[in-house]
Amino acid sequence: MAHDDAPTALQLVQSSSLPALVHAEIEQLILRGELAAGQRVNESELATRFGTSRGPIREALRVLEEARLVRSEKHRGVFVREISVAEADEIYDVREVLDQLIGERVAERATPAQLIELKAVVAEMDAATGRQDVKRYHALNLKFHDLLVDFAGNARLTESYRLLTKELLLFRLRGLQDGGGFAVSNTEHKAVVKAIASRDAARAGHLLRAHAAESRARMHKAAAVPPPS
Amino acid sequence: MAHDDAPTALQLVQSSSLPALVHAEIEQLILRGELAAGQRVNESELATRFGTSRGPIREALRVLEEARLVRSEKHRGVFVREISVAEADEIYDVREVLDQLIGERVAERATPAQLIELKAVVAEMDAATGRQDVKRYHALNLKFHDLLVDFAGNARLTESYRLLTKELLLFRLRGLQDGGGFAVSNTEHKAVVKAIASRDAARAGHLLRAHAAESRARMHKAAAVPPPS
DNA sequence: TAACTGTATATTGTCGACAGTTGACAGTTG
DNA sequence: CAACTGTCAACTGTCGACAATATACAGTTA
Repeated sequence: MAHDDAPTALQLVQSSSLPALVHAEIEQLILRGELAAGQRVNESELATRFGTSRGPIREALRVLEEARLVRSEKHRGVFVREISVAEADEIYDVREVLDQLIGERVAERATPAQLIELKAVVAEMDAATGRQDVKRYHALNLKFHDLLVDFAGNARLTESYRLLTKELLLFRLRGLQDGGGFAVSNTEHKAVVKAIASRDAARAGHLLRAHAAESRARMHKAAAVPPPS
Repeated sequence: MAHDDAPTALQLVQSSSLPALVHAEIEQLILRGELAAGQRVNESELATRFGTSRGPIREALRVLEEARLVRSEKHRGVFVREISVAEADEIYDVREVLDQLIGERVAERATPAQLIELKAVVAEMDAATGRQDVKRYHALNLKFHDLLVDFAGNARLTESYRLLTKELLLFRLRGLQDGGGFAVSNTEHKAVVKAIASRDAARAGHLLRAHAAESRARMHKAAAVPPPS
């Protein structure tokens, strides 16, 4: 991977606070669907599960709340957020413009090595498509977009983008992903990579934005709810 | 104001948790500069100040950390974040595309009443300019952009935008705001409002994005650091 | 005198306990 | 029998206390 270059044990001990570790752990539970959307999260249970007291758990939950992965009701507990089609639409509105920006920037700044990496992921996705390996395809798809935003070279953009995509994962977990084709998605990826390779920033931005729009359309198709005017 | 319509006492009691209130309070302290950028925040001190224990304070600080208003070092404390010109630049990259989206959406959706409200704020800014009332001008400027994003009618966009602008306030607090003209800024506002009134979404988006770019340029001028390539 | 080492203090990290609230269930009453 | 009320268990909200760590400072040594 391009980012998270192996942290030394020293850095790990210095940085890793209980709340931070717990936060990462719970986030994984949510994003992998082990904590179902809408489900209530029990503080004490998590505390015993991770072998800590409730303090660090609560701090982690507040962070997840700010990241919009959970919502909190006073005296009732925190719940894994559910996200409606309307909310997903709002997120896509923002994501589309960010994707356009990402496409432009990557086309301007990507190194040859990074281009090779992108092509490799796309090739792997083709392979996964051939094997009808949906799970693998999804993982690669996440990686592809993760690499792209990383290669855009703007840490703040990366942060904002990941926040949105994580929130969108809450929607995917409702089970209704892929309104049909996911082979067609990869042809879009290829077009994006091609535009990047030719350093056509405007085109890369346009294509990546269109790709996000298509992704949104697929969501609507799966949800059987037409997009708003 | 268009949003935060007077909450009833009931809603207030139900929603207000100690951590949430403390979070809002500390955020104000930071945004108003009473907690200077770079300064260390003392948990116990805040706890006695607000009459609580350290638990709720810590939860609030974790939220502020996720919102990037403070950073935390293990066993050393949390510090009000300082933000470099380079970081501000990254934020502006994102803010510009969001502003464009905001301009487009508002031009499409703004009601006549909302338009009147926008014009009123711009007029007030003119008055403040005449009185050389910089403080008032800044307050109105914040309100203007706050109204715009609100009128765009996308809650998630509002959330993302406010996060970015709050973070940018950390920069303003370094004292180097306004690289010269702030009267010129209001002429830009007027052009935006005019485009919105004529329902020219493309133009409104373009102008608002350009306005953000000008704001960034003013920042560079104040910081005496030229923008990156 | 300069560098180093050990100690003291302040502050953070974490825990266990208690108070307050919610939701469910049993009991009661018309 | 239905609706209401009181009780109880589970859980969250908050607190105070203790352990672990970092920093400042004094004392020591070359």
